[in-house]
Amino acid sequence: MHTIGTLSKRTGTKVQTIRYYEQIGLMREPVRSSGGQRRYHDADLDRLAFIRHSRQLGFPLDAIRELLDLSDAPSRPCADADAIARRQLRQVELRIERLRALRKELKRMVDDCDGDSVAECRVLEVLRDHSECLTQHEEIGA
Amino acid sequence: MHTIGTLSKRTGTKVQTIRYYEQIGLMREPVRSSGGQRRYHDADLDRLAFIRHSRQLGFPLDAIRELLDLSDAPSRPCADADAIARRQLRQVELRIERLRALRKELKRMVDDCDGDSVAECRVLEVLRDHSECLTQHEEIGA
DNA sequence: TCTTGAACCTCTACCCGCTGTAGGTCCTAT
DNA sequence: ATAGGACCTACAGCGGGTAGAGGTTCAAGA
Repeated sequence: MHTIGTLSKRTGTKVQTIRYYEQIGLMREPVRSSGGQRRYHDADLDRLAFIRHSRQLGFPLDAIRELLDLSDAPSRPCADADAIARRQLRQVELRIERLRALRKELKRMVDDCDGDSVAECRVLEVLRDHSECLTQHEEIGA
Repeated sequence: MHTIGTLSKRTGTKVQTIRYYEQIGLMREPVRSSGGQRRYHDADLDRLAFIRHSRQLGFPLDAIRELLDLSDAPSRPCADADAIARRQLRQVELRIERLRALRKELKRMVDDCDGDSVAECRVLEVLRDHSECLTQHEEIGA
């Protein structure tokens, strides 16, 4: 049996976050000590590790919930889990593309501004006038 | 004089968002019609366009506030604005790097899972066991 | 056995950057 | 005069937590 602090240390998750996961039903309610403190099984530790690792890979909590369900009921999980992972991969690729366009724009802005012309700031100019941009960055970055 | 709806259409910003910007002090309080509706000058339109464009480039609102201040008082803005833009560029580059590591991990996971072994799902396995990862992705993605 | 003090508890509010809803008012074209 | 779209305020909620107040429990040392 582990305390919440042990889970926290072992998975690098803040104590509040673990309680938050319980609150939103991602972690099961653990048994309690006579004094009302949470006591966890090894299985809970594993579950939390799974959650944290998935978060580190950028999965949203909803997707993690699905993955956990699949993991719990291993009737036919592979195809479904695979689909979730592929979806996540597409998301990540999309974000990379968007960020690359942003980087290009920012780089151009900063590079152009390199001179010591104080009166006319290229950075502010570009921000003021969208038409100076190469790309159409319709969707907000990230 | 423009209505809030005009600003909304012209800058692609939702009406509520414009009011929100006013609330947090990013947009100035406009004059009102006799019936209490907001009426904007061209300068406000420009300011909003500046804000939106900066957001599209991923600047957080705090940074935009600074940029607007610099833009308003053009005594010595260039170096400061440049610094803000460079900071943003670094942030974007950092995020790209992190996402690339994520992508690699996800790709490996998904590719490995390609077989039709239903019982043993590679995706779930990797999520369960962090030690199967190549990289240490300490900080949460995005 | 008692005492400390670290770790635990609940509850509430806050972060960013909006978005949505409810319930009401204004403005303008017909 | 009226219809109905655009506007108003106020508040709640999203994701994914984080911080703090104010109180209790637990375990190790004296």
